[in-house]
Amino acid sequence: MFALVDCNNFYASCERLFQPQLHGKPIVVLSNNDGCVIARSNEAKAVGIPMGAPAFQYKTLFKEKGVYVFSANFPLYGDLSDRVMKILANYCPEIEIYSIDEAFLDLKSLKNIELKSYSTKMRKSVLKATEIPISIGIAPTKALAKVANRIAKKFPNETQSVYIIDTDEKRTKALKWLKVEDIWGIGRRLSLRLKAIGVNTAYDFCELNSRWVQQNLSIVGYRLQRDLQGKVSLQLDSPQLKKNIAVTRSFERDYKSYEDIKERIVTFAVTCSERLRKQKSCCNSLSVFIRSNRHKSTLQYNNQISIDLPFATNSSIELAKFAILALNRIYRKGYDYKKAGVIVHRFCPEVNLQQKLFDNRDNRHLPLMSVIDELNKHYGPQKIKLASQDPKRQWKMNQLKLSKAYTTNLSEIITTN
DNA sequence: TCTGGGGTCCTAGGACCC
DNA sequence: TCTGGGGTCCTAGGACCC
Repeated sequence: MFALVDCNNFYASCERLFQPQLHGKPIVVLSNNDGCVIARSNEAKAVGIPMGAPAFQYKTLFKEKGVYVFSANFPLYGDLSDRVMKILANYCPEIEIYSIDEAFLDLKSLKNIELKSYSTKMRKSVLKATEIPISIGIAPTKALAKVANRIAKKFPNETQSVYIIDTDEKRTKALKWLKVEDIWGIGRRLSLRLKAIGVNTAYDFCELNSRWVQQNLSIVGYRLQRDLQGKVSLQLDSPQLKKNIAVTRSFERDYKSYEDIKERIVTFAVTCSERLRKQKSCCNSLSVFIRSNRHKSTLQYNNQISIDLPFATNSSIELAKFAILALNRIYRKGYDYKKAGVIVHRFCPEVNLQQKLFDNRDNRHLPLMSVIDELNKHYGPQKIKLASQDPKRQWKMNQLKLSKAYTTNLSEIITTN
């Protein structure tokens, strides 16, 4: 059996943790620059705030309904996620951390346990240690565990937030209940195509001819169908090194000048190289994109360029240099730029880099970079910068409602009187 | 005024090899 | 009239996830 554990309204629950007076109150968490709603408590869902709602359009509703608004505080969420995952791993060592708030457990190594009481115990442990409420779905396959989890979440009173699909009757009932667009792995496009041929529920999807599914939805759809039929086709994934790293941001205002954009691009490239070094990879190519403000009626310009690097590297200095070269080839004067990003691809391990016959610049900065990484780890992110990340230039994300980094910054730790 | 930021996998088709 | 038979690698684009 597999379990899917999912934290309820995770970011909202994290914010509530240090402000217990907000229990039962509507809470929303906003994206970077306080742009859109990216998480809602149940109470916020109930007053009709949709996912992705632009904050400025909902200001009056927030006020009317007494909604508590928070800027995204990712250090806090990341730390609480780690704590939740550690507790889960204590209960079941075979764990796949699927996202910041979800994990699959492969229960096959647990012998002689009663699933319902074991899960309930696990749920109570997490709640006691972190105050994060979780829902647990258990079934013979991953896709069915997803379905079971959805039921646990939808009917917390009837299920006590733990639901197990362990008979064929339960499976059939669940699949007939689940709408096709709510199947894990069936998105907007596919659900439209499926509905057009009369497939409205997960049950209908399972009944489709499997050859048709493979021909039309590829091997991905075929595996999914089998998994939903109760035949294990999706296994627990082990953690892998990243294959791409992207650092992209919307700006807090429109940027016009080349210098401003260049500074941001350099900073994005530096962050990419830090993440590369963290997983001990070098990259062989890099892309840069810039976009004008698509919400304005002004003249639009979007462009992107990929360049191959002459040697694999994870040096901040080299990657910043190449990112600027790439930017220079696509930057055009006269537009209002709103968003940009740097993406690195084609990784290889940091050790045993391919030597070049004539050009031995490969990773000569590595010792320097490890010193910088150490210093930044100790004194705070980006304390040591490149000169091209102009230290006088002050850009700041709009984060008017940021809560404290209660669990990761000693100077922001909670105090009592 | 103000509209997020990351990822993965698969396939078709082109370019190339012997 | 007749025109070989295999392969691999890479990339763009499409689909999905949180």
